Amino acid sequence: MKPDLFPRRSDCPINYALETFGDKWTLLIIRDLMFKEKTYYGDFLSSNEKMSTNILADRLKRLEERDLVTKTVDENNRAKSIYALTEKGKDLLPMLMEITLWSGKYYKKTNTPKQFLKQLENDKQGVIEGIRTNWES
Amino acid sequence: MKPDLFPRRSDCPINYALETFGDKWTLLIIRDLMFKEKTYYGDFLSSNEKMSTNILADRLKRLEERDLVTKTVDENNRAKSIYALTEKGKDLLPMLMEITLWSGKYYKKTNTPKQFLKQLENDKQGVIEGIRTNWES
DNA sequence: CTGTATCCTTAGGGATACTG
DNA sequence: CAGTATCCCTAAGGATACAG
Repeated sequence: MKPDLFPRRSDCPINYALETFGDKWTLLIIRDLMFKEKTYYGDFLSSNEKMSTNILADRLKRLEERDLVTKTVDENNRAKSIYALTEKGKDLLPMLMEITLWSGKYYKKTNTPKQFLKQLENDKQGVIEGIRTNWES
Repeated sequence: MKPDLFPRRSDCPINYALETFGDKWTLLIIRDLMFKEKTYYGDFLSSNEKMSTNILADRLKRLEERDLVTKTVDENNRAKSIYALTEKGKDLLPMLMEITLWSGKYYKKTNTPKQFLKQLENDKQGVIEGIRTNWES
C-alpha cells in the first residue's frame, strides 16, 4: 500500500478521515460501490444526487490516490473501466452502517425501510448482503 | 425536536448525514464536544486544525439549527455561551468510534494510542470515559 | 475573551462542449 | 458511453478588524 503523503492539519484520526473522504460527494461513491454494486462511470452519474462529471472524475481520482478504490480496464469492453473498493474502502462498512442507523433514527424521510434498520441494529456484522438486497435506489 | 426542513438532494440516509455534517470542519467540533469536553467558543478555536472564527461561528449555527448542539448562556459569565451536544449529537458516538478504528488501522501517524484502538475494538460500548482520558490533544 | 463582520482569494461545482 | 476540459459563477474559508 502506498504511504499517505498528503498535507494534514493534524494527526487526529477524525481529521484523517475528513481529509480522506470529508466532503459532500465522496461518500456517495463509496455508498454506490458498497451497497449498490455500481462499477462503471455512468452508474455513479445516474444516482439520485446528480453529481456532475467533473466532480465524479475528480473524486474517483482522489479515491484512487488514497487507495480506497481501484480502477481496472474492463476486458469485455476495453474502452471502459471497472471501479471497485479496496480493503481499505470496504473497511468503511461499519462506519456507513452507523451513519445509516443514525440517519434512520433522526431523518424521518429516509428511504431505508424501518425493519431493515432494526435488523441492522441487531446484527451489525455480516449484513452487507442484506443491505444490497434491501436498499432502495 | 424541530423538523428537518432543509433542501435535500435525495432521501438516502448517507446523503442526509452528509448534508448535516459533511464538510471538512463540522465533525471536528463534534469531536471536541464529545471527547475533549470543550464547551466554549475559544476552546474550539484552540484545536490543532486552526479553524478560523467565521467558519466556527457558521458551523456552530448550523449545528444548532440541525439540533446537534445547544447553546446556553453561562450563568457564571453571562458574556459567554456553553455549547453542548444534544442526544442527536451524542448519538454520533458509534460513528466516531468506527471512524477512529478505521483511521487507526490505515493512518500510521494517528495520535490515538495503539492499545486504546485495541480496547475500542474489543469494547465498542461504554468507552466514552476511556476515550476522554486517553485521547491526545 | 466572545463573537460578528468584512475583505478578498481560492476551491467547489453546475452546465456543457468535446474527444475517443 | 467513458472520460476530459472549459467556462463561469458561487461557496468556502483565511486574515484581520472590530464591537460588546
